[in-house]
Amino acid sequence: MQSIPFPSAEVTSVLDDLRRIVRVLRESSREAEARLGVSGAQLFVLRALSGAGSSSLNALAARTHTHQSTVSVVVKRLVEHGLVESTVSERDARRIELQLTSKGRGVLARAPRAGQDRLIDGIEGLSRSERRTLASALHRLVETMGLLDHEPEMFFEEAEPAARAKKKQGQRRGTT
Amino acid sequence: MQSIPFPSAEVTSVLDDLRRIVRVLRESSREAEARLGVSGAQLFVLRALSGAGSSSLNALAARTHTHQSTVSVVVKRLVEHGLVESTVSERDARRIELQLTSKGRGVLARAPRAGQDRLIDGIEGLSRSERRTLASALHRLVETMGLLDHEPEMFFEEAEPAARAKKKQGQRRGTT
DNA sequence: ATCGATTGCATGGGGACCCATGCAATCTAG
DNA sequence: CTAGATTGCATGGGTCCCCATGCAATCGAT
Repeated sequence: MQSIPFPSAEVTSVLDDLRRIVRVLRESSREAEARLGVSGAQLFVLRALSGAGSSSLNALAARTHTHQSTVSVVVKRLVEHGLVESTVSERDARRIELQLTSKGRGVLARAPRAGQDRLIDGIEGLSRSERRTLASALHRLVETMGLLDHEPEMFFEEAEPAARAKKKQGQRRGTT
Repeated sequence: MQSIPFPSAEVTSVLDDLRRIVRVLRESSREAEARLGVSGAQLFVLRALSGAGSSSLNALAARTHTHQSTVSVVVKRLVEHGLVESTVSERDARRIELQLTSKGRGVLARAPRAGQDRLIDGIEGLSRSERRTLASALHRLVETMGLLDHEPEMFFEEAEPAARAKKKQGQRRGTT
């Protein structure tokens, strides 16, 4: 009948579920935007920033697992809206130091989690064992897909300039 | 320390893993595009079309779980590239009938699965039990999130015009 | 037959993402 | 000290996705 080697039912199921989830994330992003004036991505960045005192753009990109250029744009908006303050670093003029403004902190407070809300609630709505199962199963998948080398990040607060300059040249992002 | 009610470790883990997966999907989309000239989304639509003889735009949108306007654009590109043929329906002039061209069929054949490749491979790379675990855990999540009412779709081939017009008015997409 | 709903698509607007580049500031050799 | 390699960001280009609209065709009811 169909010319395509059909993936197993589970595969399709997983794919579909992922699709739905992504979709919801998008939806709640809009919702957040309507409610607070900031999109999900912006909130996400804001959040990442809140735990870091001040960080550079690249650091932020790493923490959020998104591309530098993307974060750049998001941050630009946040700055325009006065939620984040960006100052050129003293010790390195090409680097910027990002920091939440009180206004930004306020927004974050008013929207503790917004964005991934439903997802988070959903996850937390599972029984503890289900949750663990999901987490590990998903992680196994990510592992199988070889995505772990993309590192967990968010460990080195990286406050210091270059200094340590660990010259791992394999650090490139795209596999290209 | 942190002003934010921190989600449990598992939650963050799941969120992070999802992020990575989505990212890979995006990546392979680009890859597909570079290799075949068609993006992941386009391939996805092509695929959906391949199992349906011919379908209208809305039907396609439903099958792919994406918005009509999105599909409209994607299809436009496919048509421009000669992979899909669009003809105005005889019985209803505002509806269009989409159909794969032989060229489109060819592309599909040369890229049986491309796009979700890595993800699919990843899922299939899991042991049978792991896979089942993942599928059900994820599904439980989706269920908990109340996303199931968004229906599985892709069951009614819906070849006939309006005719059956099942008037389920709860069918709206956005929750707005 | 006619006027007001309803469809079915197309478009414009906006956000998120990524890649490739451009550019300035730094670092590193010589 | 100076030229070349390397950062750190910003921009432009392109795709995807959604929403709100606009417009034409169809349906419905009077």
